[in-house]
Amino acid sequence: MSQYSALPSTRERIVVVAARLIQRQGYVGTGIKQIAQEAQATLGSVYHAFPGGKEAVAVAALQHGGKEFFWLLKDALRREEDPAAAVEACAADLATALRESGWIDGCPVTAAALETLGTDSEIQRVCRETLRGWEDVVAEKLVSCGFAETDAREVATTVISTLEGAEVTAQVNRSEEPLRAAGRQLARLIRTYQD
Amino acid sequence: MSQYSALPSTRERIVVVAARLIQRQGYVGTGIKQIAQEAQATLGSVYHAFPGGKEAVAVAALQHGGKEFFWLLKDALRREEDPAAAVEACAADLATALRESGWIDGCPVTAAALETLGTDSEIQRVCRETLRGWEDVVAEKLVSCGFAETDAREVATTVISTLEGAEVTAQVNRSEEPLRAAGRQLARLIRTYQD
DNA sequence: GGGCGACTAGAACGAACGCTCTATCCAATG
DNA sequence: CATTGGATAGAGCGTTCGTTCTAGTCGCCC
Repeated sequence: MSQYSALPSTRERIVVVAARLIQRQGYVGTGIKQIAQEAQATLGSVYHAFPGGKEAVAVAALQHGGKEFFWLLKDALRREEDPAAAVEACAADLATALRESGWIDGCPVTAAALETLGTDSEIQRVCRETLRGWEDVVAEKLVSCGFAETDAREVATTVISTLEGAEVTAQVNRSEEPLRAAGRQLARLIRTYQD
Repeated sequence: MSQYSALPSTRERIVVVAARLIQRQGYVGTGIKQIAQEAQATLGSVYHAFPGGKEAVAVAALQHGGKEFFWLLKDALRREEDPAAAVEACAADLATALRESGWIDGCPVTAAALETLGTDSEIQRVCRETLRGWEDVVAEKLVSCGFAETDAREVATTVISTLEGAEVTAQVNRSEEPLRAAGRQLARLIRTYQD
């Protein structure tokens, strides 16, 4: 039962592998059998750990990926005191991580969200909540820096949208520049609220 | 041979249908047989018009969708003289179109781009060129409004990234607000270059 | 020691995938 | 009229998909 054992449980291995695969290949493009193989688990184990099948695996994987991204944001925001510099640091961290992954590990939820748009899948709900969580952590930072609640909310939404879009642009162009540029422009935008 | 006949050719029907389906379901999630059926063509006709198979259909479809989006941008940018208002108008037009489609017709290339990231598919190239074309039309507008070349380029990249990301956010939340907010913030950003 | 839950192993299901193939239709051309 | 070639029609290829199933192995706790 211990979640804190040295070796990750089968379920944890499945979630981690699934998160990375979905991030890279999308929900539709990732097969259950591929997840099982790369997680060093058998197909039976996957269905044992996730009776809900592929969708249940994806939900857990998206939550996991979303949390990772959340902590990356939180860490960068805490590192820099000035909100403009903090958001620019977020963009820089994303750019570095993206380059180091060979431009394939982008936003963990965008692909899955887009692929399941027409459906009323649970996946949609998870993506929505995950995005909302990211906005919250940015908005929180802005408020703590003296932003009005409504300003903070609107700017935070824009910051997340911009980072998301810039990440895609950076991936397609295999270049850090779109993310760096977005970071600089977001910083400039945020400073207009400070003077 | 005439591309200008009143009735769209089989090839044109296939391209239009494929563009919409890929936009909604992604590249992997859209089957050749589904394209054929919805385009009122047979499977044989699809492979006759596109000997390159699914990837060739997708390339033509993405180019088509990219051009549509291009004209939407161009039209909004021409309608408003002030660059800040023009970009905000782009966001507003996207928001309206998105709502009218039931939140499913988003960016025509994002999904396909993300799904084929690992590969060296022709699809990647088309997505990259399409994104670049959108940035160019925004940069052109900014330059014509007195922006320095380097400023225009960086702001244009950010504008497209932000619109892209805000569109995804709007789709996931089934709300115009993320796009409206992005439009307002982009307008604010652009005005910082004018004073 | 007995029971039980976690996990392994792999066969098999129906359905859908991208794609190839043959055959037929029909309008235009010689 | 005969021929040609684009378009249509659909059967069928091999493969993979998500899922279910049975059977067996292992370690842990009452």
